[in-house]
Amino acid sequence: MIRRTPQQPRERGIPDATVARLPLYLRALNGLAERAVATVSSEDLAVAAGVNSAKLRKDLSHLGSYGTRGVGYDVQYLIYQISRELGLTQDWAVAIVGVGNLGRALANYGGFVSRGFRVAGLLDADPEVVGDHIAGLVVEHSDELESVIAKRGVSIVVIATPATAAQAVCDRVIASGVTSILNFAPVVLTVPAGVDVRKVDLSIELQILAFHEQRKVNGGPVMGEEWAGEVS
Amino acid sequence: MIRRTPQQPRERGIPDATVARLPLYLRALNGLAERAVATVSSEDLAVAAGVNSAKLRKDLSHLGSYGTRGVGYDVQYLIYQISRELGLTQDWAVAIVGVGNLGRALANYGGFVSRGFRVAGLLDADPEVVGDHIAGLVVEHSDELESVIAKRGVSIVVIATPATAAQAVCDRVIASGVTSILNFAPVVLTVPAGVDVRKVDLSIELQILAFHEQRKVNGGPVMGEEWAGEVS
DNA sequence: TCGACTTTGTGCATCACTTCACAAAGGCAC
DNA sequence: GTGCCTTTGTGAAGTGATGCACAAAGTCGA
Repeated sequence: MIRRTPQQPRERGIPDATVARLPLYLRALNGLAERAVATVSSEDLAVAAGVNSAKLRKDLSHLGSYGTRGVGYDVQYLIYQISRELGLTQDWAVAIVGVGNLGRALANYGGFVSRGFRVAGLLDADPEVVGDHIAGLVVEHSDELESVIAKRGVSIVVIATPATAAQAVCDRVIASGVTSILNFAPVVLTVPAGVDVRKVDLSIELQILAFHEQRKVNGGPVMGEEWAGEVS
Repeated sequence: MIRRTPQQPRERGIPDATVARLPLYLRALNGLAERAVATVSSEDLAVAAGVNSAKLRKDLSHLGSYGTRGVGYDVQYLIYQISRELGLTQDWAVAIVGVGNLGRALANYGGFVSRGFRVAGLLDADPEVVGDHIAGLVVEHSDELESVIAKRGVSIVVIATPATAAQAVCDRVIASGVTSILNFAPVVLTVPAGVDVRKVDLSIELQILAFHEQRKVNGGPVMGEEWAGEVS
């Protein structure tokens, strides 16, 4: 989580909520571009991205005035502008630590390697896995973590290790100067200020779904059951 | 996204933001329980879950008054209450559609099957994959989707298919009565009201990280480059 | 050139969530 | 009991996001 002092109005203020939606717009735009659509209105793009058109216009207005009134947005131009804003016009070297089922899936995930990102290293602590060829790379031993980061200019690390190893890996990559981490391990990582951690947690998503599903089925938590545990 | 009419104050109002954090608290509490901690203060639990203690207290207050002033919260009791609220005291049958790299990873993911969830079906359209044994289940053909959902009481479906197949799968599971979907495919699913879709998108998370990383490296988007594309 | 039409960009009201700060509530020692 | 200490639960203020509604700005046909 990035913390800003509330006084200074953010170096070039794009709200977090907007940033989180830009990739969505970008994907919708790429879909339009594939179908050779030249321009798109905020209304149409909003539908494609699954948001409200007023919100979309406000979001885009944070980047600048890239639309033409009465016409809409030029698809290619907007793709370029959003890509640039998101930093996808440059190449980011990504290392994936933990080559279990999930790590493998990530390494092979097409959209992952798409624009802007390049898997530059796969690391695992298990000697059994080290040496495997996955997605065109050879899995290296976790001991090499620091040197891989340094030598290949890795700036984003994906942690796909078991929960128990995650914090240690996290500490090491931060010590190596990495400040952007995507964490798949089900733990809350402790990091110094200035380091960005984003978390993807499959079981949390399922639990949120279960909550809503329960509401739909019987209007709320199961009642009538009494607490059977001991209370100190 | 669940929509409520703003008039009625929500059947039993727990804010979405709170629901999204309950699984986090639950995990932190389970960690404490493993270490045989009997009671915990909001401050300590907040640190373990990585949130502000005032927020944690307000979140928990939405469930009821389960704390004891001057003491804190009974760990076991709170685990029970949160589990019940999230609907984890009952068993949810989950089907995973799409058994590629990601689907396999999900099927094997331990925390996935943990409390409350049971993988009751694995389906894929590829005859090459059908019949494979994964995580103790046999992969079935997608044609069986409706019958698997009906026969095994599946109430939550995980879509891990390619983007192109996702909407069709989505339509079919909804037609079968499923109203909770966890979508890993990089598309915006169109669903009727009353259906809950949660989305996990790996490339979006990476793009958000890239945005912040770019800010850190050079204080903003790359400047000086001029737009080289044609503008209609 | 003009007028009708379309669509953007944004001021403003509203809503939701967060955080502060403190009174109320309970435990515990004596 | 009584009084002190700790910690909860919550009113109230603050912050940020959302969505409406419309003026401004542009296109296009005649």
